[in-house]
Amino acid sequence: MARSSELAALARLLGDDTRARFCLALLDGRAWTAGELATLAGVSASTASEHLGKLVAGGLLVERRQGRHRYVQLAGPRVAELLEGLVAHLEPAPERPASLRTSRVSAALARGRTCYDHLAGRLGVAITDALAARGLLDTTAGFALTSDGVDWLTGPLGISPEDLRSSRRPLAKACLDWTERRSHLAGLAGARICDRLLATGWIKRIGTHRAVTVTPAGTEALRTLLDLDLTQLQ
Amino acid sequence: MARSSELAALARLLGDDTRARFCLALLDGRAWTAGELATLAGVSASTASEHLGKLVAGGLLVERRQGRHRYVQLAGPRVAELLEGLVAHLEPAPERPASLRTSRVSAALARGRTCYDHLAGRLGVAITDALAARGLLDTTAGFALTSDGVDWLTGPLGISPEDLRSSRRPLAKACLDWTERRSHLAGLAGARICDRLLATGWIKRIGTHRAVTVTPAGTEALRTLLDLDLTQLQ
DNA sequence: GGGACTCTTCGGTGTGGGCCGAACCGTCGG
DNA sequence: CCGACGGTTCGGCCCACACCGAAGAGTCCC
Repeated sequence: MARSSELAALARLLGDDTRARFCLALLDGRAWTAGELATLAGVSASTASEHLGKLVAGGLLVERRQGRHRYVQLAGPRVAELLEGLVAHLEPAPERPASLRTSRVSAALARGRTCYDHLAGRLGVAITDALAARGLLDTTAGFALTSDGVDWLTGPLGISPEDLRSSRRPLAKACLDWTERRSHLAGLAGARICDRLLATGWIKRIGTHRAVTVTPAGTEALRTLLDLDLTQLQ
Repeated sequence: MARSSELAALARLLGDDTRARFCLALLDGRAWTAGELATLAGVSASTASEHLGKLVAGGLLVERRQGRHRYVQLAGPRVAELLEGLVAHLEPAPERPASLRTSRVSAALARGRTCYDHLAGRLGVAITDALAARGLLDTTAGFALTSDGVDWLTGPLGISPEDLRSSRRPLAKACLDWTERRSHLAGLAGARICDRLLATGWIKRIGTHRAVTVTPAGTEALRTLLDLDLTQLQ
């Protein structure tokens, strides 16, 4: 009984159009200022401030005051997973082909994007498939990195082994993609791969949002490292 | 933008105390009548009827009219996972010991319960641990049944192999437990194990809710099959 | 110090929606 | 055919809350 009211309170945080817009924007994993979010959602600064207060109090967001700015960010990977889990319920028509399902404005997002801290979209799925095809990732029942997979991350990809150790966070996790309706690699390994690809300049962000694109150097590198042909992705 | 309003609409379905109560009750996976839910939540029949209309229209519940009764049920395992995912966010205090965290009224639930269609609570975690200890389940990175695990399910446990084939549903999945704060086995395999243990009479439901208890025969069988000592569970 | 800027606080307004009771409709059983 | 019962529909009430503008607090820069 007590639990149901807590559940309702949590859901109510996301049950408002403006707050939902904030949270979806914040799914890019970066920090936004209160003013940016107000403009994005089309509400006044005072309204945005009240909403952010509720989201922070509810534990979905964390804030950092810096000068006259209030930066907010998702409180952690679990919040991001929660949001993507909810978003995954919003595409109840798996019948139509992907080319029709994705509108032109979101075409770049469908090609490749960050999902909180890992890669999603066709790029995320393609990398996941390539890892599975080379025996680096076991997707038969749940997602699990093979020992070859761990070696590949720390060897050719150049992730340091200590970056793959975490107290609590699972190494590999499946995250359901709402444009592809397929699982892609999340968890600590997914986040580190995304970090690494951004750091090497193999992928880069488009504009200020979640969309990412693969650079020519990245296309070549992924072909060498993963036998991955990304030419049809664009 | 369009997506955010859909997200808000979905969250709003769960953002009401009464509807949240309904959904948590329905997490036992069984069908309830409208009147039962109204009594449970302490609202009038007319109010309950309106809430159920919204939950069904929103795709969270499915209904079956039978005589003068309206039976409702969660629309599927994905809805159940969504709910448990939200509930998992409600225990943000992992510091206190479990014995203090669980109130007396929910002690039976903490011992063992069904989580939609699989087992949770200390029982669910104990079985998951036992499977892992015997090499039947790989929990190192994500959850994955080993081939020994599949053999054990279809052999000693007596699940027919075709019951373990599904078009879409993953065989093994990790489900986070809100009393134990540990993962336990969900997915198709988790559901079949629960079915089987109920069918053999090794576990049985307590009253009309989600709590289950292990019978003496079940205690003995699980000791034999899994080296699992359940005497301290009660 | 003064002006520009970001954000917060506080009244006040309007509306969405949760709730109930009363009336009504179907179903079941005698 | 009638009463009991489960569920639905409708009208009305009322509260929660999203929203804004105005005023104010804090920060930055000239």
